[in-house]
Amino acid sequence: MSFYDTTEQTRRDKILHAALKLFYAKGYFKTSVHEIREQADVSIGLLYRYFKNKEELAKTIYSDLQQETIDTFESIVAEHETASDCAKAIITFYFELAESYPEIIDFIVFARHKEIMPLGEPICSVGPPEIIQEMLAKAMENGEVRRMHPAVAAASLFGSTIRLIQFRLGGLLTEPLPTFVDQVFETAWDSIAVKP
Amino acid sequence: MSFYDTTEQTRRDKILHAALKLFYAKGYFKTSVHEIREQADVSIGLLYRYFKNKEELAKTIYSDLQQETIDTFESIVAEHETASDCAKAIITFYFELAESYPEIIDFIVFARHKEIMPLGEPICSVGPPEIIQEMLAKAMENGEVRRMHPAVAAASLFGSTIRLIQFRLGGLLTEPLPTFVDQVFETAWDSIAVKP
DNA sequence: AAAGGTAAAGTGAATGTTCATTCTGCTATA
DNA sequence: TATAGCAGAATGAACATTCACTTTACCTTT
Repeated sequence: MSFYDTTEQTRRDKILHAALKLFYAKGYFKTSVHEIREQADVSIGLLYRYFKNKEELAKTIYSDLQQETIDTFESIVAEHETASDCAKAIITFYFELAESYPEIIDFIVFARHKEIMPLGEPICSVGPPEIIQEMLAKAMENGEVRRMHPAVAAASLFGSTIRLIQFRLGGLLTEPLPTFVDQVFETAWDSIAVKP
Repeated sequence: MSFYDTTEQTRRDKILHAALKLFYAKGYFKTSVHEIREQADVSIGLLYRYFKNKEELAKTIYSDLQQETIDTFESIVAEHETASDCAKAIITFYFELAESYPEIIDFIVFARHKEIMPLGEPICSVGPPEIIQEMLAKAMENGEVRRMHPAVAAASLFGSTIRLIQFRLGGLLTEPLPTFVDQVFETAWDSIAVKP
């Protein structure tokens, strides 16, 4: 199943989509399992057949989304020669996703996972930030990016993107995000690129 | 009362400090009023004399912190001539606060206020982001900063700072933040400054 | 300065509600 | 008619909140 695609197939998928929507609208803790049940048009019994409990439902959403994001990033990295092309593709991806599926971005980037899944062994040890930092480390090797702490480079390159999404989701920005792709990209890239 | 100062005076302050600590450690929803009561060494009855309910307790913390942040920003803006000086002072302030009082930064910047206080008329209509955007708009007028959407400028200038704090609080960065003040400032400032 | 009075500060057992979760039994299909 | 899949009333634990009561602090009067 893919979260980027709302054509629901199985009842299990319906539950996952309904849960994610409600988590976005009201927050994980304010969403009751019965609301999820209702929105997914499914009985509680069935819901509990598919998912051990509410937390496992959230975990499933999280790990599915995490995996989809990792796949996306990896294919972006694979399909672009330069770090600068990667960066632009990632910003574009983020902005488009934020407009089409704010609930996904919100859950991946802004949700408080440790609060929701307290005993969580990290579902997957290498997350999107690590992929990005690795890509940037390579770009430093080959002289495309200035040498600096990889975390600082990652924050400089995508911090503004993420902050702008936060503004947008919070209603502090009314224009659609894709309007700003070029501007944000150039500004951010400039800040870490090796000067000519 | 000031949150930047832990010498607790009144019992009311003790409650607020205890609550903020617990909210940071476990999250708002996972913190029970009885835990706050215990940590503050106060009876439940007294807690409910001071605060109508758990939500109002959170609201009080939020608006107090919001006000302290606004005051800080306004005095920074007042005390510095150029936008660049302001920016550096704000980054320094953020980084130092994040090291000394992570719970404060976390609650101001990363907490999901709408989840916690759903029916919230905005406690105060002009928040820190607006102050920053206003400062940047002026800096665009006088030619210190390139002309662009104020939200984009704000995101470009402080997005990396905030993202780096997020890394640090999340354990993805082990070095203390103040180490990076200069580097982050120069990188961020460069990205929005008018080129010479 | 002692007694009396009263408002504020404080207590914690008891209450009631909200939910996650369970589990018995129903229904449709083979 | 057997059984896998499903429904939803019932359960019970966790928790926020209340309330009837006690103690303290501080006046006021004699």
